[in-house]
Amino acid sequence: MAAESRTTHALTPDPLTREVVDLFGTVVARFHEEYELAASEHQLTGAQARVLALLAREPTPMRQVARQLKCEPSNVTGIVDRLESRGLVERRADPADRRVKVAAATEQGRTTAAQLRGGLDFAGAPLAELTPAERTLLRDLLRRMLGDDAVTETP
Amino acid sequence: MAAESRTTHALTPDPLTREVVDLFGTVVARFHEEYELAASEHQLTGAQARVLALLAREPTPMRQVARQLKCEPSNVTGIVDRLESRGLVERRADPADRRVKVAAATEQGRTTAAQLRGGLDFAGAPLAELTPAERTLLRDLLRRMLGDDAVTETP
DNA sequence: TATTGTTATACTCTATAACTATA
DNA sequence: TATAGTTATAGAGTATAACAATA
Repeated sequence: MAAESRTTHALTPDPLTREVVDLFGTVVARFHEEYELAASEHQLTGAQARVLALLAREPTPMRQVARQLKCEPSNVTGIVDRLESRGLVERRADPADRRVKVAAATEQGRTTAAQLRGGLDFAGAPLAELTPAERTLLRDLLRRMLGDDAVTETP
Repeated sequence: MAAESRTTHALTPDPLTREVVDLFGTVVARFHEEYELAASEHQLTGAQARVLALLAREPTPMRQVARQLKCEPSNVTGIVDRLESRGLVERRADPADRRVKVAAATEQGRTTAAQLRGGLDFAGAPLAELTPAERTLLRDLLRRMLGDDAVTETP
């Protein structure tokens, strides 16, 4: 590692690093576009789709939803309200702690979540450009880049 | 409805593709976190930071800003209003067409944009895990994945 | 006393539609 | 007529602070 790394690399990254960051910026932009589009096809906002996807995997207390969304708990109330009013999600009591409300996807909610995931064309379009060998390479690079927690995050 | 139809790859992508998509999902989440954090350190919202970064590169008519942000032109009015009220951006007349207003970063705006970019630690942290050779590999894979327009988009 | 979820409030972003001033 | 930018409006996400119920 270079002696001046920590403070310097951010202000004057080498051209290669900078290009990779820019490419990731493009990936991020496209991913978001696709996600919002897929969500809107189900009359959902991006935030609603994210919460629904999360709850379709596993019923989760409100507070924990907020933590996973990295937002304030008060926001989750409204998002779950809207999902609940459409029958996609329900609030359940937690027998162990009566303060807790566990948000859970309904049957209809799980169906919608599955369709939403299927509608994400991101998997098909850009990755189709790569051969399986290249995809494996890409996967390994991303894994190393993100560290072990990235693998664990996979639903 | 029993979902047995395999008309699209999207419903049952192979595990490799699915994992890569999930990894990109993690990249997207991290990128966004970092971006919002860097923006908030300058008392900017994400949208304001994006517009400022855009205008720091090149003065741009309002309508074109909207196109690049992929949002309605009416939204840009408010975002530029807020940036302008803080002296980071200014509106200029276009001599060629008096309907057009060209938004441009001020000197202070360009400074802030540069700091903002420098504050994006995304370049440093995850990519530091990779060797230069691996970064080159990653760059080439991303380029192929995104197509030629991704290269052109690079500022 | 501390924690969970909610409410109340204020701000920003967003799309839609109507308006103005130019072209 | 068509276009660029704005205004007006309404809905959604967001953080902050204060609150009730429960621990």
